Amino acid sequence: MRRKSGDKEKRIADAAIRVFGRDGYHGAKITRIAEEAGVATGSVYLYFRNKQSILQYLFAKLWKELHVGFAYVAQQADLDPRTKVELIIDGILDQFEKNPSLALLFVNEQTQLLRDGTGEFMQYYVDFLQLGERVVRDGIRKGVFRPDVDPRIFTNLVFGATRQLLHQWARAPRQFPLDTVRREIKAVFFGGLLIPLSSTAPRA
Amino acid sequence: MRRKSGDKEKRIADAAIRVFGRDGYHGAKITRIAEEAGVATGSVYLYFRNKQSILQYLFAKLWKELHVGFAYVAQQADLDPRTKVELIIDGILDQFEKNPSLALLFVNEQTQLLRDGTGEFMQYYVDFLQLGERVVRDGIRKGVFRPDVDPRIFTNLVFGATRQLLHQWARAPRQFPLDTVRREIKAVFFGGLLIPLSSTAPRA
DNA sequence: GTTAAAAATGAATCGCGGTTCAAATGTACT
DNA sequence: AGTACATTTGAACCGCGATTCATTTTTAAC
Repeated sequence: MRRKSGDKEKRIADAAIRVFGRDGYHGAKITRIAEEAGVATGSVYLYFRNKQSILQYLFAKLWKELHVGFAYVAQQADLDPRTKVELIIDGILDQFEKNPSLALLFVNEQTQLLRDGTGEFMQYYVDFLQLGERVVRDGIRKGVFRPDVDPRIFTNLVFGATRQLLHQWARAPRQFPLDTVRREIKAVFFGGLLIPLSSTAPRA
Repeated sequence: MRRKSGDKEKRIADAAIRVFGRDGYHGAKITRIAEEAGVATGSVYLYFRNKQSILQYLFAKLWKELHVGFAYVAQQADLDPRTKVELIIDGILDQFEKNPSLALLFVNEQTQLLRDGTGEFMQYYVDFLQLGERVVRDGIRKGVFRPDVDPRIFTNLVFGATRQLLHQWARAPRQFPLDTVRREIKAVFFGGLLIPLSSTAPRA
């Protein structure tokens, strides 16, 4: 007999992140992924059913990790809503901080999977959005957030804004330091753009 | 001799918007576009060099129109910065209000063109972002906007958030009425999520 | 009514790349 | 030091769909 070398699956997955991220799902060639993984073309099919399933696997893994973090934050009863929102934003950014390719994949190829609405990751994705809604709704109930904000729309606003900046950052990390991005997202979403009319200056 | 029937180019372009929007750039088949345009397959190539150039044409047209509106708004000396930002947001939403397919195209396939960084639309795109920055910077100088907001990041935040909601709206117009979206975007970006600590309740 | 040239057609072509599979290779056990 | 069987290989296969082009249709000029 003979045992699978063990790290091949991971090597293929990592290479796929880079190639999908660089060339896009359709531009990515299986042969290239195999090459970057240091593996024969056919070997890819020992670990994944087909091209599509590689992408599905990567997204399922990614969203599962994000989801775990969110669920943990959301259920903490002693955290105030504002901190929860901050931690969720941090959670997303932390996930990509060390891996620009993953960020590009995340931002660019999600539609690829969203289109047919299938796949394991879908469940985590909708769950995440609902979780965000609940946190906002909770904040409103506790009188910390504005009552005229629509929780579902707000969640999408934050998510969309974060995606866009993640994209810019991944394309040119120098021009968009993640720490600045992090700070600005929070500042804007919490405090808004306008200087309040009648109050002492609030902090960012 | 014989003259081109004249409306074929437009019929093809319109069909392309629908098919690209529905099936995505790579899922879209030329034969299908021709069919929906009521034209033979080969005719598509009388009006466009190839598939890619159809997408380029559509984006160039779209961004040109957006850009014209923005440039007009931005140069108005008598408008206050806040109104300018509002008008820019309105400009984007107006463009898609009557055409969900165009919105899907806009949101999903931009990366397709961004990837090789070429194409006529690129020029209008970067110009638009710079224009947004200038408006924000102007607002800060006039003391209307918070000075600690980074204009470039803010522009991307608004743009990303708008894209995401446009996407949700186009997928399910019922669940996300554009008027609500419009109002919420402005409310959040101007006023933020938090209830100000020491002030009379500000308006949305 | 005839002609000439452009416009339109759509079946055939052709290359690309995802997928397969017969052959080669490595490993454990005897 | 050989056998059995799982893993690995990569060249060949095959379908799909963008693009082409020989043929047909339309129109304008005479």
